[in-house]
Amino acid sequence: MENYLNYPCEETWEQRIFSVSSYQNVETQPVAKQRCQANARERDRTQNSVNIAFNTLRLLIPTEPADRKLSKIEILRLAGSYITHLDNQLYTGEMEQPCLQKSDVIERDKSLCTFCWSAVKKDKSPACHSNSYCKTPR
DNA sequence: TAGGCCATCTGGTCCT
DNA sequence: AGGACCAGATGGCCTA
Repeated sequence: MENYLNYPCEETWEQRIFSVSSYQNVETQPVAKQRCQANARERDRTQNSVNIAFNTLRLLIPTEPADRKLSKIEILRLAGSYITHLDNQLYTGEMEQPCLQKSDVIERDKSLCTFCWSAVKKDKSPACHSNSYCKTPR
C-alpha cells in the first residue's frame, strides 16, 4: 500500500488524504484521520515526554565538560553507572568507580564510567584522576 | 562511504 | 472506542 501518511498532517490531513488515490474512498477517511492523529500523538509523546525525560536525566549526570553531548544510550548507561557509584558511596562509604567493579554486567560498559568516560573518548588520561573518586592506576 | 544516531511512521497490545 | 505505550522499519544527517 502506498505510504499515504508519510506527511505531516497536523493542519490539512483532509487535503493530504484526497491527494492520495487509495484514500479517496470516503469510507477510508476516518481511518486515515485516526492514523494521522495517532502519529501526531506519538510525535508529541516522543518530543514532549521521552526527550524531556532524557534531557532531565542528562542534567543529573556529571561529565567533563559538563555540557558534553551524550547520545540516549550513553545517557542510560552513564546514569546506571552513576547510580551504582552513588549507591556504593552511600552504603559503604567507598569511593570506588562502578567501572572498576568486576561484575559482568558492568564490565561490558567499563568505558562508560561517568568520571572517566570523556577521557576514554579523547584517549587521554582520565579526568577523574583529578578527583577523589578515581582509583584507576595512573 | 560506512556506521551511529535520531525522528518519524506504523501496527500491535494493553489500559481506561 | 480511544489513547498510551512499545518495538520494528525507514530515511536523513553527521562524523570519522
